[in-house]
Amino acid sequence: MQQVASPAFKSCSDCPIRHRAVCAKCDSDELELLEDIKYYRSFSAGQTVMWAGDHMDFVASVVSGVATLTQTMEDGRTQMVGLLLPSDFVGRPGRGEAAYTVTATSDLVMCCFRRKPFEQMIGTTPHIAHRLLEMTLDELDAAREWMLVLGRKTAREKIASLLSIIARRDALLGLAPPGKELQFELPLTREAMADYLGLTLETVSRQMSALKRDGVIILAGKRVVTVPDMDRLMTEAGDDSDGGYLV
Amino acid sequence: MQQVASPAFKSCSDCPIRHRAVCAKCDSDELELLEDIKYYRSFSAGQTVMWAGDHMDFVASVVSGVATLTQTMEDGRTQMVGLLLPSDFVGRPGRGEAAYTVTATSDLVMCCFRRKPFEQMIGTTPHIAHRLLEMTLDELDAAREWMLVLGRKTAREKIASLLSIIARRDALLGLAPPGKELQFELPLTREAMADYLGLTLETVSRQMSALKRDGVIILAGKRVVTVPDMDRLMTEAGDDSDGGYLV
DNA sequence: ACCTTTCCTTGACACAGATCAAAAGAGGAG
DNA sequence: CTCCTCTTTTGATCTGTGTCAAGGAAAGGT
Repeated sequence: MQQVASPAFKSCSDCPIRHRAVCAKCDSDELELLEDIKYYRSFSAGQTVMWAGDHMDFVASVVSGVATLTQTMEDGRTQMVGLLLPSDFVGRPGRGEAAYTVTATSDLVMCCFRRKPFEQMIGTTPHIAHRLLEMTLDELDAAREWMLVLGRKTAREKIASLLSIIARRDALLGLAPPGKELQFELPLTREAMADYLGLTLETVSRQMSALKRDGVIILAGKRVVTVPDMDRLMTEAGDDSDGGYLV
Repeated sequence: MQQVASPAFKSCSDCPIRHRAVCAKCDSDELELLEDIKYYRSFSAGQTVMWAGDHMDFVASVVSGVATLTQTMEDGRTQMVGLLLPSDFVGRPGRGEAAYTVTATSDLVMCCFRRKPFEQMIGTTPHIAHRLLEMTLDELDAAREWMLVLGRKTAREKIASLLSIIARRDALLGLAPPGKELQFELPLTREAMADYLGLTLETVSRQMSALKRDGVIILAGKRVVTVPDMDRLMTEAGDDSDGGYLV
């Protein structure tokens, strides 16, 4: 559990156990070990990184860009089950087959680690296993929070929930804004938002318009969102507390 | 990763890293270590084990009975986010506060481990961390599978999905039945089913009746379900493959 | 046996969100 | 600039599930 004085963001961004923007647990020995087994892959917006069921001989970490994890039924109904933002981890040690389809929704860079040696490292480097456990537990919490959204919230609340998640996540990654006002770019199309929320894209569009009309958000173009009052947005989302950072 | 020749079910049922009925990884040394920090608690059906936000100084494993993990909004809307069957694990190392409300839906016995010493054990006993990681990843998969159910399936498909999960889980824990016919007792009230499925209890009741009328299931009383044809049930659930064991 | 409580079923009706349809913007390629 | 495509918005209508309401069935206490 040793802590590096001031971990350089650059090196930390390569580390598979990095999470939530800054990892305080990297040390150079591990980074060297990882050096041997890692490589980068780039994808352009819209490209599919892998299909559910594909053979997968690596695990990876998002360096930049946004990707989605989706599940699809035979008849085409699609549900997004995870949103991968920079620092998020994909893949499961011990599993050689992708369980979900991974798609880049913006230009994407991933840092990949060959699976077998990575699995060995987990065995030999206890705190990597520990860190992975922590990350997985966070994702589990996020998934469960999302179950409440999917199962019990109205369309308007769903949209507000998604916006507040992205806003908070962006605020964490970038700099916290000076006032209460927050601005960010939506990394998702209306269709992708619908797939995340269990809605149709028409309903997403209507509710976005409604939130805009009611002054909860301000739209510049279709993708740039300004939130004048974060508390208001969270109220719209039906969130009581400020708990539950997400995905 | 040493393997005990033939682990006795009795001792294994006390092990926190037991999962899916049989854990092949226990060895007696660890069980002795655990001996010091464990104790049992019993709850009767309907009792609340802990409320979201409660202080929690233990983690635990379900020995017998069924419990649910639920999240509630201020206005009372409730969503179940996890179903705890025997061998499932509750609690998160490193977190002193319960994130969800845990309720016993049948008489319940839990094997509890004091949190602090348990956390130390994770640090000193690598394969417990590894086992916990595996279990957490399984739960994450289950949660994501459930997101598809909540977000995209119809009421009828939701009911069929829940029934097939319970049926499969029961078949794994008990003996696999000789033929294709499967029988089990529903461990949930209609209301609990509704909370799991993001429906109302009336809709659950109507769809149960519809499935019964259509011969997909046979009801003996209100809680005992017989599935004459498991494949048929899975088709009703909209599941293509037989993949995705659950919760 | 009777009462009370809890759980479940069924019906009538309302409404949120889906579906179908059309058109307006916003880039890119030539 | 113009055409083409992709994304988004908006409108009209339909439908699955929620809501409200009443009654039945099973279990437990006295």
